[in-house]
Parts: sequence; C-alpha cells; structure tokens
Amino acid sequence: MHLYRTHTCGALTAANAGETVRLSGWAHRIRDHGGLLFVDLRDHYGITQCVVDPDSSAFADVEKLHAEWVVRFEGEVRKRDDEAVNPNLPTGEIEVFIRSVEVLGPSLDLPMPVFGDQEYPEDTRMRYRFLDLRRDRLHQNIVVRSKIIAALRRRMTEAGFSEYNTPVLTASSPEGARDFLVPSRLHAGKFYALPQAPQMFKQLLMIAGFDRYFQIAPCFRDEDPRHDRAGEFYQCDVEMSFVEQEDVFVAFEPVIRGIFEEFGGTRPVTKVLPRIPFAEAMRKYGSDKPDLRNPLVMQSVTEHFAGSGFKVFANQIASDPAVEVWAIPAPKGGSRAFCDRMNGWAQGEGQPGLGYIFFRDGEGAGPIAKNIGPERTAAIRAQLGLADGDAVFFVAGVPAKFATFAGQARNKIGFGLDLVDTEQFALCWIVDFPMYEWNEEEKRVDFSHNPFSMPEGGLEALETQDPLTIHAYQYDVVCNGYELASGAIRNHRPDIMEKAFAIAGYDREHLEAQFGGMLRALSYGAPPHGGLAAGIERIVMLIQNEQNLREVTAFPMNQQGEDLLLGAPSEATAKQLRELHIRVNPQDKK
RNA sequence: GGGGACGUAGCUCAGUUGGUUAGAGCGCCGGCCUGUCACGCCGGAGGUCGCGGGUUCGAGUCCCGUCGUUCCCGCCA
Repeated sequence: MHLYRTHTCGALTAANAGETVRLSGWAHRIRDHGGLLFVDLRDHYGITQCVVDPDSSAFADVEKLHAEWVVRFEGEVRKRDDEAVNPNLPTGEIEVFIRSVEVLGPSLDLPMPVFGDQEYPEDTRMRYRFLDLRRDRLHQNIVVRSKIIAALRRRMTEAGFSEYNTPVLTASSPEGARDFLVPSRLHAGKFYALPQAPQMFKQLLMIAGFDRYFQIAPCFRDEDPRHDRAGEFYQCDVEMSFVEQEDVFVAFEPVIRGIFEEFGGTRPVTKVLPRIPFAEAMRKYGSDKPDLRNPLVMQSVTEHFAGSGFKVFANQIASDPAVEVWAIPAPKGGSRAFCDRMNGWAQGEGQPGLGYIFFRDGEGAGPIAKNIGPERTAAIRAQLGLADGDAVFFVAGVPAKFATFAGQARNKIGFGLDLVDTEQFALCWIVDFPMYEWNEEEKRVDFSHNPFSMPEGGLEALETQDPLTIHAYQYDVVCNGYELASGAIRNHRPDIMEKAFAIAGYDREHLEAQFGGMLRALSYGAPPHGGLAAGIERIVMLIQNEQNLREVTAFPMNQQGEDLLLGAPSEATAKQLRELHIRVNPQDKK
C-alpha cells in the first residue's frame, strides 16, 4: 500500500464500498458528537467525510486533531445510509471509517480559517497566502488559470505557432513604463532591465526567420499596481511574419474566442468580433476599451444646443469650433431622483455637474429643457429615440478632454439602470489607433502608442498627411471593458522608421543611440511582421468573475509592491552591495 | 506624489447626543452529546478600544498629530 494514499479525497464512490483505503489531506472540518466524530478530509481533489467511533482503536487519537492538521487516515469505505448521503459532495455516497491515524503535519492555531467564505483583510491574506490558497475560491482560480494557460498553448500550437523563450535579463527600453533594474556584478555601474514585454526579442525572432512565435511570457513594469494591473504579469505573446493586420486577426480571434467558450460556462461569447475604429469607440462609448455589454451609445447633439437658450453650452459652442455636446441616453432613467444622483456622482468626480433632460407626459423636464425650449427638446428626443420615462444626460466641451468622463457616465448609467446583461463576454477589436497625438504640455507631436507600429499608408502617409490624422496598424482586443490584448503590424523598414521618428522630433542619431540594435536587425532583411500580446490575468479574471487580478495570481504582491509572506523587497547585505558596486543612500531609506 | 475610508478580543464586526464593569459571531480551552456535513448544548479564558497629545467632571465616541491598513487619482497598455 502506498505510504500516504491509495486514493485522493475526491475519488471514492459507492463502487469502493468495502475497500480498505488510505487517504491523506487536511482536516477541513471536525464535528465531534462525543461518541461519534466526523472529519472532513480535504486535498486538492476534493473532500471525503471520515468517521470514527469508540469501536476504532484510533478514536482517542482522532479526538486530538485540529483544523488544518495534515493527517493520514487508514480505514474502510462504507456506503452511507440513504438519509446520510450528502448530494453536495462527489464523495457523498460514502465515508471512510477510520482504523488508524497518523499526524503528518500539525498546525498552529489559524490566523485565518480555511473553512468558510468569510472575507479577510488583504494584508492577512497576503501574509498567510498559503492558507488563503487552500480556500476553495482561490484554489479554483489558480487551477482554472493553469488550465487556461494549457489551453492557450494547445490552441496556439495547433494553429502552427511554436513557443520560443526569450531573456528575462535584458536591456532597458526607454519607451513606455518604468523598468525594473538589476545591477550587473560584472559591469560596474551598469544594469540589466527586466522586460516590459519580449517585444524586441519576438521581432528579432521574426527577422531570424522563425515565423509563427508565441510565448507565455513574464513581463515586468515598475509602476503602481491597480486592480487590473500588476508589476509582474504574464502575457500570451504572439508574433508572425509575412502578415497583414487581417492575418493576425484571423489567427488570433479563434484562439481568444475559443478560450472564453471553453471556460466561460453558459455565458455567450461574441461570435464574430466587431472591428471598431478608435475614433468611433471614443465617440460612441467614450473609451478605447468599451464595455459592449452596455447597450448605450452616445451621440453628438451639438447642433441642438448651438444658439440655444442654454447659454452654458451655447456660449462654449460659439467660442470654439472644437466644442461639442454629447448625449448619453438613459432609458428608464427618467426620474428626478436618478438624474440628481448622476449629477451628484459627476460632481464627486470633479465635474461641474451632469446636465439632463427627462421625459414625462410627452414633454421634457428639467432646467435644460426649459432653457432650450420644446422644439429643440423634441429634436433631441427624436434623434436618440427616447420615450416617456427615459432621460438623457449631456456633457459639453472639447471631446478629447471630456470623452473619458462621458464614458464613465455611460457605464454608470448603464449599470445603474440595470441595462447591462453581465453574463456574457462581449469582445471586439479596436483598430486604427492614431499614430501620433498632440503633446499639449510640450507643444509638439508625440507618438501616441507604440512608435514601432507601421503607419497606415506607410511612408507616403508620413510624407503627405497631417501627422495627427495618420492611423497606425495598431489594434486591441477588448472584452467587457478590459483591454485583453494589444498588438500591431510592426514597422520593419528603417527608412519609414526614420521618417516616423523625425515627425516626433527625434533625429537619426537619437534613433541610432536608443534603438541601434533593432535598427541594425531591420537593415539586414526584415520580413513584414506583426502580432499581439494578451494579458493572462485579465482573461482569467473575466472568466472567474473576479474584480482584482490578485485573486487569480498565486503569489501576488500587495499594492505597495511588497511580498508580505517572503518579505520582498528586502535589504541586501553589505557584501552583495559591494559586489554589485552599489552604495545605498541611507536618506532614501524609509 | 495627491485624495478618501478604516484601525475595538486570534479573526469578522457592533458599540446610541460623550455617561456604571466595552459586546456578538467564528476560533481557542474545559464539559456533555452515536449521524453530522455551517452539528447541537453548557461553561471559560481572551481587550492599554493602533499610538501620542488635547477638550471635558467624564473619551472607544469629539479635536490635533502620528503610525498602520485599504481604495482611488497621478503614473502605466
């Protein structure tokens, strides 16, 4: 007989009745009835009820057990009486009558129980992460995460992609987020950087002729964490050669959709991902990661306010041709209470307020309706297709500045009025991101996203178009308001890259100095290529209905970037620092 | 870097306009209990109300400071 177990705690059924078995696991729950004692024994696979009474020589020893002690039971499988069957347990038809017990790992009194679904503070959970991970919800999240990663690997491999590993100690890249730095012992005063993404390496793999690449890759960014963003995370990183944007979509769309179909249970998944240009997404949804579960679509109603009696908007429109008024419909939101609540929320967000009209008895009500009069009110109502009992909210100004707030209001309204069917995965592509944007502080044209994306229209567009109108072959996959993946067709032509950087004010010397290696690689026969990268944690979060990626990460850092269990970051010894040629400034220490 | 919220028993929390000896559930310890699966019943231990100062006859409660925790913004694909 195996030293620890003949079966797992999820394996035994009525078919095993009469067998002598060994089970090992944690004492999940103990119910002591005096002359009869139940122990729910738990392992990774399930729970088996074990029972003992004074007929067993093990009785006295089992009485001494406590929650979360690791024990080995030996005993015989008994079929339960009909009344005693537990239909909630896969092993509920049987129990194990304990003949002997051995304590394999006793436990101190628990700072945080494993049993039950009580919520506990973040720091307690982090300090005792190993206990938290025993709890069912977290345990299942990590299991599902593992399965999702396996499925991604399977699907990518079946689609003809191969996994190639890339370095974790690499060079700092000057663009994007702050790097985590690693001091070099061999090179005094120099540092490695942990990769923000294997971007350069996957492009180099394409240039090296490997074609369809993917990797479940760790990525690092030294920025403050958020609920959907961590200092270290994993991406399903993808790149392919001799492709246009369409080829990337065709290759990846079935993979991402398939993952949600495979793991999303009964929740429906978008069959064909709509492709929404960035500008349209901003106009309709006020976000480049719109939650398409929310049916609300914003519209411009500028014309109805131009020259109207509502001077707050009319004067803005008259003073600046860029000013617009956007309307957010609120079906069934036509009550003073709801409108006031939204207005109060807007003020809490630092806005002057949120103007509204609500419709009742065939006409518009509220201060704005009074100011603009019945004709304009009716025109707005007709344009948005609203009825009695509905409301509409307005935001005014330069769209680039208010669009994000309008998007938040759209979400607030959609969820507040219960218009959102949350039990679904609403996926889309966001395409045609702007190549450049206006940097107001420095009064110059700047790269909007990835400077290495190919501009739509190529060199000709760069030479002839207003830079702020140029789009890039850059795209995101968005699901339920989360950016799940981001990618681009890369700029593989040094001449186009030189021009693209020139527009952003960087000369050839700057390009050479910062990206010399990449430029060199592109100069020796680079294939057209492109790809994307999908965030693993966000995918698992959505599938598991979690609001925070720490719930789908086995050992996450806290919001201060600390590991409270193992104590990272920690001070280095004097010897370590000496070898690394580093002197710590004590005044910078906390 | 900025802002909000919270700090009461091992854990989750309650604690009235400031008023005797600060409570509950879970856990822990002891006792009883042979069909529970959130077992039940009886008893017990356990608190400098984060810390420091102030107001007051009197502070868990009000004020100031400080430390800690947590969330949001800045930042970041």
